[in-house]
Amino acid sequence: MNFQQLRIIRETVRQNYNLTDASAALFTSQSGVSKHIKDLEDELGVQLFIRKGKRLLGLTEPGQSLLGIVERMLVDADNIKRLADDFNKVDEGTLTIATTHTQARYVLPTVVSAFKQRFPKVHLVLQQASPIEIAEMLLHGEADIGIATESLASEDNLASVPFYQWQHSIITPLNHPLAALTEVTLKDIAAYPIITYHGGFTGRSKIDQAFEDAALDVDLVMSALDADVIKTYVELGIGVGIVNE
DNA sequence: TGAAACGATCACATTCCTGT
DNA sequence: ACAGGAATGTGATCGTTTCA
Repeated sequence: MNFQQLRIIRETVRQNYNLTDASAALFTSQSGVSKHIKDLEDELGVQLFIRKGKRLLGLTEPGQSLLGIVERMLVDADNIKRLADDFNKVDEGTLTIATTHTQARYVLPTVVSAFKQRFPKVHLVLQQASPIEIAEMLLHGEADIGIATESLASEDNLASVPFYQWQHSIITPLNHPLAALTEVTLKDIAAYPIITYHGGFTGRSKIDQAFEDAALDVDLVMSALDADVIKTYVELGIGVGIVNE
């Protein structure tokens, strides 16, 4: 068993079980890829791939179990390389942060600015993605840090720490009936069409949960990724906006 | 049904490691 | 430094599958 075999297993799955594509992605030959898979299967004594004739259709049960371990081993191998780099070049290198549009636009600018002042030689890469994609990028070692409001904490193979908390606010035109109230309840809000974030983004699940807990049906007329976009449509009178402060 | 795509296998070449 | 062997990779080719 060697790392090349493990890389081939991972790449074959990523390339939808096409060995030709997997070999191209790894800059090696199709015959070599085929041989490595067979060698590993022979060594382990189990079939890792479901075959129909000469086609690979998917992973067998042991193959699926193995894939999780392979992913972790390859990420750890990359981490070992980075660890060495970190010690060799304390304040150099690249830091890749996977984050959502909202975090990148409203939260990270001050953090990034402070970071660049402290570590001017570090090249920062901001990768915008959905929370689910961020989790995938972290698991595949494509990002060093992920920042998002959803999904990450529920992923078993990722360690998450609270960064900050924010509150949800409603936004309405000045002449809207809700604007005249001194206290606004969920029931008051649910009486109007709602505009808020896309599912899976920016605390949307918390918003849904709050209305669900209150047994209130919501007329969600629009969703968007960006608070500015939500504000624009609130100004047009499309609905009441729920955004982060 | 035939062409194209694909995986498996074989023979051979190259690289690397080990013992002398 | 050198020889021998193991490991690894490649190209050619064949058989199978897919699809128009």
